[in-house]
Amino acid sequence: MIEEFKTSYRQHFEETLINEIIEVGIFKEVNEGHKLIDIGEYLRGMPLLISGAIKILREDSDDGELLLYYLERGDTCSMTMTCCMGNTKSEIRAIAEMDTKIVLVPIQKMELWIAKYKSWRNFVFESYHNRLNELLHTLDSIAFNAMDQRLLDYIKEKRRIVKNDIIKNTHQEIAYDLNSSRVVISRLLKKLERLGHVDLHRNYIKVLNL
Amino acid sequence: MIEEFKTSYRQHFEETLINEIIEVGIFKEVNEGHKLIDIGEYLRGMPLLISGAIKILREDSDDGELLLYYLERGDTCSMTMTCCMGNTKSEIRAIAEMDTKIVLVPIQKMELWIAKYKSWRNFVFESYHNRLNELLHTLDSIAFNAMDQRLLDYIKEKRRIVKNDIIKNTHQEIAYDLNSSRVVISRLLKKLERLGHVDLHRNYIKVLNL
DNA sequence: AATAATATGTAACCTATGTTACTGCCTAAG
DNA sequence: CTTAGGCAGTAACATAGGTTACATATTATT
Repeated sequence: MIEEFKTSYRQHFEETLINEIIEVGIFKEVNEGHKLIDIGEYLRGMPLLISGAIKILREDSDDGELLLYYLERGDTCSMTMTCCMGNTKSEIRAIAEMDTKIVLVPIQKMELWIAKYKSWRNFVFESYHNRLNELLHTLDSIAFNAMDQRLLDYIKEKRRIVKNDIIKNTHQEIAYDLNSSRVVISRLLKKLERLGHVDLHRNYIKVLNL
Repeated sequence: MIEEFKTSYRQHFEETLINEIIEVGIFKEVNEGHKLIDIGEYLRGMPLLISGAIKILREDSDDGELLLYYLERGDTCSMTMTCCMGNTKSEIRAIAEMDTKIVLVPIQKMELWIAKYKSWRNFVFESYHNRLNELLHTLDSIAFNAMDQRLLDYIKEKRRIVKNDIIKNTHQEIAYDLNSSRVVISRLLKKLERLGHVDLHRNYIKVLNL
């Protein structure tokens, strides 16, 4: 796993920082569906993704839930950073979308390295930049697009993440991610099928052309 | 204006940093309605707010527009920072909500100060933290609340910003900020009036109790 | 094999929100 | 004063999306 980390982050960090991370970081492998953090919890450390993907969700006070974005190899969670530094509770939920390898960096090191390593500083800022933009695009999607377009975007993004034209999701699961209802998603998926964009099956969807 | 800046940022920055900012910063006063930056433009510098308020808007490819949040005294625009450092175009539009005083910090200094001043570093991170959370709450509002609740929140927030129970807006303007239509806003405002929450007038709304 | 649990398809209906159209009113410009 | 343009009120209607209900198909459990 350490070797995998090295190849993933070689382009981001200098040798000495890589070694420091290996020294103090906690390497971890989590299975698909594992909840890494929930809303209201405090954080143990800052996760750097080595492989796999993590989905970041936002939850309503009542029942609603909404997929914000995915984290992938080379990403880290800006929310985590802000939470760590302010020592506040998590505003989001993080769930492994597939089997995923991460390394957890202790909170204290974060700040220290920002002063010490230019590459770390850039990494942290770039990460903020990416997350902010992803959040903006999620917001765009909700504010300006109708559900059919959002569903299309969801399918495209999911395909990109799993790197496969087979999307293993029930309609209910998709409905949760889009904060909609099962019936609505079924309806729209059927429309997409009639248009020749997907093939629908029990428990999975085959993407044809979008 | 320099004195006003000093008092506003004394709690954030150490003396030497304050002096550096005064030395290299460009002090500016902009009038209500002035557009500081538009989508697709490149940035001249990083603005620190001394007084007043700036509203940050997101725009659709077609016609839609959406208020994201306000910047106030002591705030800065994280979007600006990320844009500056990545040298990318602005993703948002910024318009002075009232007469507003700012100081523009040159881009090059930003990175330099991050290594040099701990207080600047904290300020930048705190700013990211705040903006990310504000964006999250805006997203919540759109994803989970109906228009009547969003309108209420809008009125509350606006009252907080202008520090006055008189809100000088036409229904059309509110509709733009909420990415809705004038008729819908008129309808909902009328409902709020019937419930005794506001008094409606031409060109302004008086807030009673919310 | 029989039964239970889960996933999907579909119809019928409701409501919030958007759209169009028209009204009267206020106010600024002439 | 007169008039034109901007603002607000309201009705009538269209539609997307949420809800309820039920049928059917697939898979898991006994």
